[in-house]
Amino acid sequence: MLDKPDAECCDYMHVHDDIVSKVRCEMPCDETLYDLADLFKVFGDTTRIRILYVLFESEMCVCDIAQLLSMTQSAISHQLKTLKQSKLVKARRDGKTVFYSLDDDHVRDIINRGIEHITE
Amino acid sequence: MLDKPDAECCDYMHVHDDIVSKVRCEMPCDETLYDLADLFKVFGDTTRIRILYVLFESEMCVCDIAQLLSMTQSAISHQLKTLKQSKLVKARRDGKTVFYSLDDDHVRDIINRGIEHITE
DNA sequence: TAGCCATATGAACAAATGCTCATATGAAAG
DNA sequence: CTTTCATATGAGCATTTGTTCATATGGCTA
Repeated sequence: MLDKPDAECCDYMHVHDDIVSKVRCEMPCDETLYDLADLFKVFGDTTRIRILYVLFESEMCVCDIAQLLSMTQSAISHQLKTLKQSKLVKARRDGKTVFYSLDDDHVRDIINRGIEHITE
Repeated sequence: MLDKPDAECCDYMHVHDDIVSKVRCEMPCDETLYDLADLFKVFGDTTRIRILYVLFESEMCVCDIAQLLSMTQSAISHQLKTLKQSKLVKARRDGKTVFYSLDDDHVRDIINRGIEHITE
């Protein structure tokens, strides 16, 4: 048996150490990658995508969105909270009504890139 | 009491019917939105994001990735399957080894947009 | 202040998801 | 053909997540 100091998974005999160490250097820190996954997680739900798409056209209040998507006011409100925490939408209060709109153009960009990918 | 024909959520007295019907017209079909959410769902996991980032630099075999991310070969293999199904990575077999790489540049684009958003 | 209305929120439950473990496949070497 | 090694995969389990239901908050208006 050969001595294999780092043999947790396979025996790693074939590993390209140069590439592995180069990649290891260029990887963003774990926190960034975690935040990134968290961001995409927000896009990864049909309800939230539909909400974002609804807001492509104009700002809208919670009740409007609920009606458009045929969903509960509560469900929409919960999801809007998630979207707001990720800075994908922002809120503006007008009396009793709260109007939501897209926070910036990153949202459009990201969604459009996604569309490109699935329709290619 | 007034007659309110479409009062499932709130009473919708305030709904801007013009905007609502305009948005309703411009919405992509449900299937597209479903596929879109499914795509982003794939990006929405730390392990998969890390795998994709690893592949930014060069193609790599399953075992290399497992070592780099300090994870099980099985876990990586399961996730690579997901990534392949979404056409985010592609595989090339060389003997016993399978090398994975990014499928196209949409992946980079989408991830870079995400990075922009979280680091603004 | 009281009542109403739009929105927000907490708890609970069902469904989806990621990892582990054991095992199967498939290719190369003996 | 048998063994070995890299990868793939199915079942099971624990965690996460989205919705519902009931209720709370906060701003108008009478």
